[in-house]
Order: sequence, then structure tokens, then C-alpha cells
Amino acid sequence: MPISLESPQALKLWHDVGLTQVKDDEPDLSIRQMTLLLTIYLEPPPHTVRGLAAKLAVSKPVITRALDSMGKLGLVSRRRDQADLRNVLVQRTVAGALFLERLGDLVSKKAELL
Amino acid sequence: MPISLESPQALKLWHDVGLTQVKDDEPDLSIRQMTLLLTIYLEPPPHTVRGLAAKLAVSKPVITRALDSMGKLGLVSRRRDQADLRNVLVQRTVAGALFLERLGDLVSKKAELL
DNA sequence: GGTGAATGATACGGAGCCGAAACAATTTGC
DNA sequence: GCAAATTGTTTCGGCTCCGTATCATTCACC
Repeated sequence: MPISLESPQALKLWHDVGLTQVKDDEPDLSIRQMTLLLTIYLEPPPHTVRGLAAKLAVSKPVITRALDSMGKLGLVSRRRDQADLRNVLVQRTVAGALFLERLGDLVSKKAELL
Repeated sequence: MPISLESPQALKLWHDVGLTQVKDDEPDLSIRQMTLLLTIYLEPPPHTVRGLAAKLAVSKPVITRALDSMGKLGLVSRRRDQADLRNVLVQRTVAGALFLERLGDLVSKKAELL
């Protein structure tokens, strides 16, 4: 079912969500980090560094570094692929799932208040 | 009229919009910058540095520097308040309006494709 | 088994943003 | 008039991220 969200409403939604994130003093993820995190959680695994770099059209070091920083926050984890030790499989974590659940609820709530 | 946007749909919307922005090689605005820009365009003027800092719950230098960088991009402009020369009035620009119009259309379109 | 390809991580110099403090300009209040 | 308050900017050191190039490890193939 398509969602009807007119352009001005969309901007207000973006503003309201952004304002909540900015006012929370939790460290914000950058757009790249957020998009990477959402890709990992919304698209079917397995996720490799190279695959994620291709999907986001960025270089591999960008993915490596984003995984480093988000790994420190506990939002993702890495595991070597035992079938091909060159690969790194990016895995979800409980903390990451909770983080995105809160984000989804926030967006949903702000949309409801439009 | 409230928009019904369930949490999983909201996450997919965030992902789709973010992915479009990441893949465009236009320089992304940070969340703070984006929220500031939306505040300037969605809330009624006048906008001062101090007022914007209070609204976003950030320090004044954050606003000054964000106005510097977005000013370079032509998205906002500054003018001295002739009634009180200590104040700076933040003003909208055509480029800024177009930028947000494109953003609103993008979000709206991605919502429609959900 | 040895060479070349593939994968991910690292090194390096540079950009940009941050928070806290100090600063210049202007206004207010006495 | 002048001290104190207000407003916005700048400075400082520090941190994070970036893009490119290079590196270490592993696999594929003959």
C-alpha cells in the first residue's frame, strides 16, 4: 500500500525527526553510517565489505571505518567467513536492532503527529 | 490528517532516502545542518543565531559555523538587523528553497514507492 | 606449488566539525 | 557617559572522517 506523503509534510517530518535526534545528546550517526546500518538490517545477509561498498557506491575504506566506529558502539559486529577467509561477514547485534527499532518508532510517531 | 507510517515502513523510507543521498555525490549536509536548514525554512522568521541555537539546543558557534558552510553553498544568507545591530537575521535563498523542494519531492516519492 | 587476482585493513595528508573560552561590537540601565 | 549585559564571531586544540595508495592475507588456477 503506497503511503501518501505530500512534499511539505515530508519536510516537516524530516525536520521533526532531525530535531529530536539533534536534541538528544546521543552521538548522531552520519548519513553514510545510518544508511549503512539500515542496509545491513533491512537487506538479506550475507553482507561483505565489498558488497556494502558497491551497494552504497563508496570506497571500501569508508565501509571499514564505518564498521569500526559502529562496532565500537555495539551496533554491528564482524566475523570471518569460514568458507572464504578473505571475506568479512557483517552481522547484526541486539543493540543495533534496538537502535533501529527506536528510530522506526520515532519516525512513525512523528508521522502520526503530522 | 495523520499519516499512518508503521515502524518498518519508516525504516525502509529512511534507508531509501539515505541511499539516494549517499549515492548522489553532492556533499551531504550533516544532521545538524539539515535540521537547521529545515528550521529556517519551515518556522516563521525572524531567525537569529541565538534563537536557532536555543531551538536546536546547541551552542552558538555551532550555528555560526553551520551558517558559514551553508552560506558558501548558497542555501542561506545573513543580514544585520538594522533595529539592533547585534542581531543577525538569517534569510532564505532561492537555492535553499529549491534544495528543500527537491528533498521533499524525494521523500514523497520514496514514500509512494513503499 | 607458485603466480596473479581478490578481499579487507592500514598509512598518510587533508577537510570539516566540535566544545570551551576569549573576543569585538552593540545595547541597556543607571 | 559608562559599566554591565547581550549578541555573534573567532580562536584553540582535538577528534572524526575522507580519498588515494599501499599492504597483508587468502584464494584460484594452471
